[in-house]
Amino acid sequence: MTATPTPRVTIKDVAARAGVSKGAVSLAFNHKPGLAETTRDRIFRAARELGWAPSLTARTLAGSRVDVVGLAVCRPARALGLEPWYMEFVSGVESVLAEHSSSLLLRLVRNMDEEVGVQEAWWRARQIGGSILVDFRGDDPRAAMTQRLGMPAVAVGHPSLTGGLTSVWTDDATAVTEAVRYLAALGHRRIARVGGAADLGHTAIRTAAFDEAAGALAGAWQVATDFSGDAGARATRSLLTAAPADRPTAIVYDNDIMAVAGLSVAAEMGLRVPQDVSLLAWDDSQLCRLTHPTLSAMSHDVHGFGAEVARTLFSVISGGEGGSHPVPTPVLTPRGSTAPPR
Amino acid sequence: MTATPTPRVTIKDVAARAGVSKGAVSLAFNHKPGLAETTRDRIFRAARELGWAPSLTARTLAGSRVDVVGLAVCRPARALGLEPWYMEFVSGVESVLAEHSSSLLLRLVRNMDEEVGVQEAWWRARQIGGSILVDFRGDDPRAAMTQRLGMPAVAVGHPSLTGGLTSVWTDDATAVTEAVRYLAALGHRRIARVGGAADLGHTAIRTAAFDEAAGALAGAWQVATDFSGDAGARATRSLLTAAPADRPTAIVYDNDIMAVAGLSVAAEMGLRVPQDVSLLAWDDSQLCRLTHPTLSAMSHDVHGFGAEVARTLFSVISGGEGGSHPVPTPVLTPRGSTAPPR
DNA sequence: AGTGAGCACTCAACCGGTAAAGTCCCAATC
DNA sequence: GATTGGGACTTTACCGGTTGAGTGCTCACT
Repeated sequence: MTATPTPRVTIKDVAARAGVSKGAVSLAFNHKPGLAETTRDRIFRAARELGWAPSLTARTLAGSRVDVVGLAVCRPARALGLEPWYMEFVSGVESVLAEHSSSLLLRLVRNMDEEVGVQEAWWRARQIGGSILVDFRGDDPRAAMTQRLGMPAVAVGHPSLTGGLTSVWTDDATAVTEAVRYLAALGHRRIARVGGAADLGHTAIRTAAFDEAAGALAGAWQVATDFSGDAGARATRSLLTAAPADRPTAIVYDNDIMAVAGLSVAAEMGLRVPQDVSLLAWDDSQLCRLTHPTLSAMSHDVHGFGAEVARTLFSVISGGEGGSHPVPTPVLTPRGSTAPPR
Repeated sequence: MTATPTPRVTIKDVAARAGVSKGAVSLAFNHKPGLAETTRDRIFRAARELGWAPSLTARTLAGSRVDVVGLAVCRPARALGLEPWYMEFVSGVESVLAEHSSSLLLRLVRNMDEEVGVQEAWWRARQIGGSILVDFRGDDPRAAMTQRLGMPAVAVGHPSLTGGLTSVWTDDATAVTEAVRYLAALGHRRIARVGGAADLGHTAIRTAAFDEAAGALAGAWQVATDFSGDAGARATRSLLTAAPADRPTAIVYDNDIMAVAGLSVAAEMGLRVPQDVSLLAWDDSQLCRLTHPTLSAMSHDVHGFGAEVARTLFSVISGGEGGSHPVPTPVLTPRGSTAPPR
């Protein structure tokens, strides 16, 4: 199994075999007019026999059109692996990319500087035709970068965060409000929220919405985490160690994995869910149906969200409108982890 | 935000600005000898001022060296999102790719035919310099494909599955044996295994190893699933509905998520873990520490595994040895979900 | 002074395609 | 019979780099 000396087939070989010029082959493979049906067939047959497909590299160089889309993800790897959101999002993105026979260039980065560096390098090196930007934070440098480079991009996040970029977003504020209202309607008066990373824009939005919605209650707590299960467990533990009269009777989590962790902390502390404390997860991946009790959750279609992002990116790449694309607000899906307080 | 008319900077602009030929710029950027220090500096300064980086596309076309690595994953998206293994694996792969300033081209496919198609298209279109092949099954077409195309590739899986391809693998058979021995040593005599997808090669290896190791016990069960939590839950439920004397006292799972699902099924059925039934997870992602009780697991370094795969691929791409690369066997990490049977 | 060796570059061909302009041939039109 | 008009290709000029074969020039050596 040494290095392969396979002489790669090129357009020239196909042209020779079909007895035409390479221009003709190019016409055939781009479905352009100006070729007789019989010639076209001959060309395709030759290509098939030689196992040739046009080199995307050469095609890109000539046509200056790149059909690869970039995605740099900036979260600690250990949190990522457990965050069902990402894979579902990616699978949604890919379902649309596949239709355009594009591919996803993925990179896990450690911080914003690295992400900006990666995006810029990708674009400069003409590796990507556009990029998907996720996890916006306050004072995010990526809108400026995108503008400066003239790179097509779609931002995942509320327009107020994404500095004028074309964006696709879910209405987190409304969803948080709905979550709080639901718990309040069940009779809860002391509600806590275990939020995500504080520097993330959508966390800030949810935090503000929670403040607003829970302001009138007898008790409201918010804790910031890094989205990891560990952090969710710690936060839950500290919320539930207070005296029964001083602790929350319901906790809202910013993702599923923290809710799962919270559930086991409750068990560990001898508290019954939902009798002693109600838990509400966020995203509603399959995980929520695998626990005992099952987890009530704010539920949305992450796969569809990814698909919408990809569609929007293609439209931006081809010079389309851009603008702001809200997708449906997460809806409450009650299951076994929420009930009226005792 | 219309289409960007930004005239892209090319090597010619840099050459002009530095007052040299484009050949000189190329020499400088490839750190080749034959340039005065001062000229080199001038070139780099000019490039920096113009914000230029060599086009990977053009470079690839000229040099016929591609620094993108392909990975097509063939699992249902809903199972994938919950499978921490993949993201951790990818993050390990990327840690090595980053050192070589390569990137990962990712694609989720629905079946083997599609994967073969994607890999072949990638290679033919010169989009990738090599590929990582995962989830081998019996009679896998990918070894033949790789050979036929002359594409550098590294297979993740036991050499017996990967048809002569360079492979990186964990010794699942030994690990399964160790798991069974451990449970037997605790006193368990009726042990079940909730396995992964039956058509996957490594599932078959584990199944055979379990048969061998558990053959002498009073009771041994094996169930195949699709790795999803749902399937894990169903399998557990059916194992545990038998009369107490006829049901397993310990269950080994093929991944973490099914073990989590099993845990909640036990709870739902009123069985205590580990007193009534011991559970043993596989992979040992963070998830195992987030449950109550925590899950004992067969533990291994998936990140490091991914890194080793990437290193091996680079070596194959540059004409290196290939061969078979075992990585350390998973080790048993006892936690709260295993104990002697009552 | 003549020669050869090195160094520091430049030049031009090439990688594998695309796309605009050009060529050739035949049928229809005046 | 000359003109026009297409259809069906071919030619040629890029795209943005790399690379090997030149080209001056300076300097050491005989």
